[in-house]
Amino acid sequence: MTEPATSSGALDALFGALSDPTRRQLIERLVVDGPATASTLQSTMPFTRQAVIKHLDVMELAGLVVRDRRGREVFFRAVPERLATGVGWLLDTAGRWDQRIDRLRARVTSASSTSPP
Amino acid sequence: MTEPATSSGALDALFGALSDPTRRQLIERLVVDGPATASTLQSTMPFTRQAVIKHLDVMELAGLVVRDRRGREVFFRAVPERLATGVGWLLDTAGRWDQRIDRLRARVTSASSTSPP
DNA sequence: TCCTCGTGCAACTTGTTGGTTGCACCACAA
DNA sequence: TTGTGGTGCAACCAACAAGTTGCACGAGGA
Repeated sequence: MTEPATSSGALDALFGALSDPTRRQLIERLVVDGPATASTLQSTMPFTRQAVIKHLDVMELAGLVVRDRRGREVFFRAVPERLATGVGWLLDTAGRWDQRIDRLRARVTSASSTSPP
Repeated sequence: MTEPATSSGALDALFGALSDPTRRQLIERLVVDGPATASTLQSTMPFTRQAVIKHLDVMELAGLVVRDRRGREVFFRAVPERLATGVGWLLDTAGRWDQRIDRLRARVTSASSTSPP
């Protein structure tokens, strides 16, 4: 249920979705102001509704957003938990850097060899 | 010095760089094994040296990697501090979600209105 | 009922990305 | 001096991304 979903494809989709400023703007808006329809979102940005929907599609694929039909309207809701997936990878990678530093430090204190970081 | 560099363009470059599995593999490799040349990196993956260099270029633009000339060879070194830029945005955005939850909670406890998250 | 508003689908254009090949250049060792 | 291994640069290609327009459909309100 609370699986990290840190598969390669999931990370591709997540980081890819976050790499566009319009999409980051959209998700910030959804996080701050709550669910909204594509038409509503479109009215506040310089693009067509279709363009906005395409961005929302990308974010839905990445799991950052969820569709919620209410009558004839479709509300998009942010899923901020998904952001944790990205934090996970970033911290993990940075963590390996720390490990490497530790390994180097151990080697330096024990003996000596020429291989600076 | 320790500026977050969280401008829109920087985030575009950062998340864009991380959205490709080959690039994530490259940076993990650089973080774990230390600096390496493009030729060395290429020998362990199914692409041309030129393709690897293009990926490294993208990461250099994003600030994730740095060139280091040593003789006639060019070593690429990971800059894991840059990953913090991404963590920053992610946590900030997730944080606003918490603020929104708090605001909703406050509104619910004080009065009552129909606007579910 | 009719009409309107929001949605859904498809085709098309333009620019970017990920990858290739080919060749020139330069530093260093024999 | 000559040869060799690593870089740098440019042209090219296929696939994808971002955005557009146009139109059809379906649910609700007057």
